[in-house]
Amino acid sequence: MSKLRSVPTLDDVAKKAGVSTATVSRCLNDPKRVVAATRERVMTAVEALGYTPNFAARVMAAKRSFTIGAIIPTMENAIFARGLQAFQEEIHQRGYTLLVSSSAYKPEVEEEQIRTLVARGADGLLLIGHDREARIYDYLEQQNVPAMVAWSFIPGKRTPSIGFDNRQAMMALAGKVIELGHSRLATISGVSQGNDRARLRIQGIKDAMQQHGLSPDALSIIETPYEIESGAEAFRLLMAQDNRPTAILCGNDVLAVGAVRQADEMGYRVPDDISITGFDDIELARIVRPGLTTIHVPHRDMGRKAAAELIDMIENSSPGQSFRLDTKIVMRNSLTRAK
Amino acid sequence: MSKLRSVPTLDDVAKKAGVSTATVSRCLNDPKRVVAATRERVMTAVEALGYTPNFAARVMAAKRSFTIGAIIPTMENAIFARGLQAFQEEIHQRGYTLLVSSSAYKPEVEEEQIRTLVARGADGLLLIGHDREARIYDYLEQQNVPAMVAWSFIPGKRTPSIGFDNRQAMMALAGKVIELGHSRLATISGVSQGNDRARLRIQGIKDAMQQHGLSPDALSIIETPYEIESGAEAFRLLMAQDNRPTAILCGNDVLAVGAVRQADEMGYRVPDDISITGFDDIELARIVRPGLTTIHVPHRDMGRKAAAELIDMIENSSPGQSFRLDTKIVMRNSLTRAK
DNA sequence: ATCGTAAATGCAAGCGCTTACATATTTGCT
DNA sequence: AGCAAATATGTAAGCGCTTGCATTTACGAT
Repeated sequence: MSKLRSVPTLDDVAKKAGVSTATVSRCLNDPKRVVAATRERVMTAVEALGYTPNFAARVMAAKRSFTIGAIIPTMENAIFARGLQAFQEEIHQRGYTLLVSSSAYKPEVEEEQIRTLVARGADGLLLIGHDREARIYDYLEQQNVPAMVAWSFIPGKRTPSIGFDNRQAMMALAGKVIELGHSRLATISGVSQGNDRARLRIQGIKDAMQQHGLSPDALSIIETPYEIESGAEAFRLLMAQDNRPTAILCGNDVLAVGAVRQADEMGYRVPDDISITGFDDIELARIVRPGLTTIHVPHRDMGRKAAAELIDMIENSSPGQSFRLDTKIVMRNSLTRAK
Repeated sequence: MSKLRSVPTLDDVAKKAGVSTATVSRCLNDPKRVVAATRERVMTAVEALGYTPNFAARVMAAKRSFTIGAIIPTMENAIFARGLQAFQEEIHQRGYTLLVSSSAYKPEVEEEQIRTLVARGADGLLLIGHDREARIYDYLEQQNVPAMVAWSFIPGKRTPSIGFDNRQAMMALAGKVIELGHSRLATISGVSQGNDRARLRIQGIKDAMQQHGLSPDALSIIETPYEIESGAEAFRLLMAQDNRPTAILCGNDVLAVGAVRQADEMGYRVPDDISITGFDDIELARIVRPGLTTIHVPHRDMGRKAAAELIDMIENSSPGQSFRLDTKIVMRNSLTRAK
């Protein structure tokens, strides 16, 4: 069986080209260190044998993998897609490869993924949000692999972050909602346990209420997974309450879309009967009718910048720097003045 | 600096526990081969040192990585998300880890990703669709890593596949459209070059036309990337033609949503002025108004089955078996009888 | 007690690559 | 032409782990 023909190794190439393995290795990794004639001979052998370097061996010998890992909470919706895409483009340009896993918003899965990625030799990690066990940061430090947090900006943390101020962004939007005359507010939030972004967004709403003389305690809060269906369900719950809100600020666009759909189904007109807002400004927010008033996040910038900064940490053992990006409110048609 | 404290190795653990590295290794990989007392001692040392095995070393020594790679065309929309999720769940349960990369629908990127994943020691690969250079299949064979194709079902290919019959599914839908009285048909397709699924879907429409006595040549075809914006643009083009279609069959839901949105923008009512259909039945198809008439694909079944079959190939050197899953037309409100 | 067998552990040879360091070859000057 | 310096290549020592085989220990049966 041809199955028995084993995969060619550096040694095979070296023999075939009549040079040492060191030369072949140099040819592959730093071609200019080898004279043209030799190089050509080696490359021909590589071609002929269909040789591909064994990554594990390379990582082990070089203690460098040119791989960056990213653990995102979910791939099921587009929240992280755009930012990750930009991140990937940037690191690819700098010669790195991206490995992605998703944690399904489960801390224990995330931890496992982090360990997996590190064990696989990732040179650095992209993490979403700051909230996780200290143990994990200890581990990362011990293993000496730098990490960068995105989608959140909280300076002074152990790990640098590049993102936006979730609290302030939401506070601005809530402020606008209140200024439009809404006083019975509700929020459909993601699960805030272990999710600083969700928590800060809720806090932002409360702060805005406080600031405008409303009691923060009056805010109706429903926490639920970030899924369209959950958003719909939460909307149903909210409208079954005695004191129905006139505006619902959702923790993200996915939830908001669910709410909008459910409102439609239940015969409420958005925004005339009820205002609904989102967060993130993913494509979905433009597609749904009415278009979602939401908070635009500079996903691509964030991804790109996170990549640049992380690579700096990797290559220069830099401690890494945090950056705060600006968000802005984008008005579409799901929010209007209270009647 | 504590940075200098290097990462603990098997050796460190062995010394600390007063056993040989072999015993530690066995403790970690096959605990029952080691007597309880020893095991405990070893585990304590592992804890104390915060030891984590070095993956590269393990792969190299064991020639097995318990890793499966998947290369999907895009993560930007949900087309592959659900199936991949199911795939991931299944392999995780069987003790494997999933590594995902996306090729952005570019064959050369896909090839690179395949090589990367294989070099990284993937035990098997999940690929989308059959269309790719023979060279790649040669490589996979040479490297002795099994692959499974999903989202397409074409028996008798070099690589087994699990999916649905794209041609037949689209043919059924087109048949239904024609039966509703439409005769001026158009399609907004993905780029068919290097994409068997796209090509077969177009073919399915033509076959249905043929079968119903329409000339297949009369089908207006626009090929464009699978993006909402492209779908919108294609719609614009189609409606600028002399002989406007009364029904547009889109290559997938993303394209269809773009078309629906654009129709709305241009003042066409869907489906009264024009019928539009999708393919895939992703969440978006339910969200958009009017709801998209589309073809439901059993994403989760497909993912799960692909995983099971691929693992069988890996573990039993089985040649792998192909399976054909059924699709079904789901009627929503974007398709109606021609006037 | 003694011996045979089975269970537990240790020894040491790699896995395929990179990279100091040593050696050989070429180049540029005088 | 001759020599030092620069350049090109080779040698070989690991990187951290697994695993076949050898050795030791434990346990019953005689």
